[in-house]
Amino acid sequence: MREFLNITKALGDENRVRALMAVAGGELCVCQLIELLGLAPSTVSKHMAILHQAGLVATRKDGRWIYYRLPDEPHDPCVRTALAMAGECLARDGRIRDDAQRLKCIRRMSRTELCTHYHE
Amino acid sequence: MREFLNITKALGDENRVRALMAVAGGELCVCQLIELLGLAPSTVSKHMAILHQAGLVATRKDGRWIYYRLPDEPHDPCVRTALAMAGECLARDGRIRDDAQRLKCIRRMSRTELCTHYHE
DNA sequence: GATATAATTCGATAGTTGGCGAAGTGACGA
DNA sequence: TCGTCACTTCGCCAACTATCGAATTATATC
Repeated sequence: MREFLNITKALGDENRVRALMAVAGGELCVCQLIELLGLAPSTVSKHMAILHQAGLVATRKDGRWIYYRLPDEPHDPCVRTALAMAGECLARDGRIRDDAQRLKCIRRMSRTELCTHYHE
Repeated sequence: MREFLNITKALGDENRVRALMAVAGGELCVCQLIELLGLAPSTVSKHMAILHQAGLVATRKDGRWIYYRLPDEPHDPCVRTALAMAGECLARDGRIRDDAQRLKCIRRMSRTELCTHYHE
């Protein structure tokens, strides 16, 4: 039950859902998600922690960067089903498609463009 | 997106999840759900409205009673998937099983036992 | 080392949500 | 037709949540 609620609560926020669908297209570091969502770094970090807590994303650390991705093969059937549901229900969503489009640019952006400009 | 969030938010509360799984075992009127959950009538009513709004339950009115049940054949694939997920993830949950057990008694209870005793 | 940087944690705040009781609604029965 | 009853709506409050900025941590570079 706790596990199920962790998942449904995690999927109950639009920004978290956008972040989840974003990393479904390939791993992203936090600063790329910050750029996508237009939120403060601390906010994005917390959102990703909630998704991670629910088992919906996995992390990889590379130097200063932390990359988020979908879990490689979710042991938990509940997580698997939830990810399948999100994918199925949101693949055609306008906002998610827009995000996917913008991500093409964001993935091409340099570090200085991404991680520094929000300090200004 | 809105539709998806309605569903995930509806599934993000333990009492709503219990109510949903309860009606999955056959239609129930509000006073039976009040007995099961031990909440105020107004609270249960609001929970059921949220589930209904999300398309996760259907209603039937019979005189003074309103019965909630799973939707007969959910047009929305997102609702279908969500219900499947809830069923799959919670079928073995301790709390849900306890509720199912208690429901056997509650279904046998008379109207006077059910609908009036919480006024005392 | 000292400095800069990617990310997280902490603290505060506005907005949302779950809960209750009281009042309202609609249907049944005396 | 009047009261009763099942349920909902309304108004309120406590608890939670999303958000931000500041402080902290950890890593890389000079």
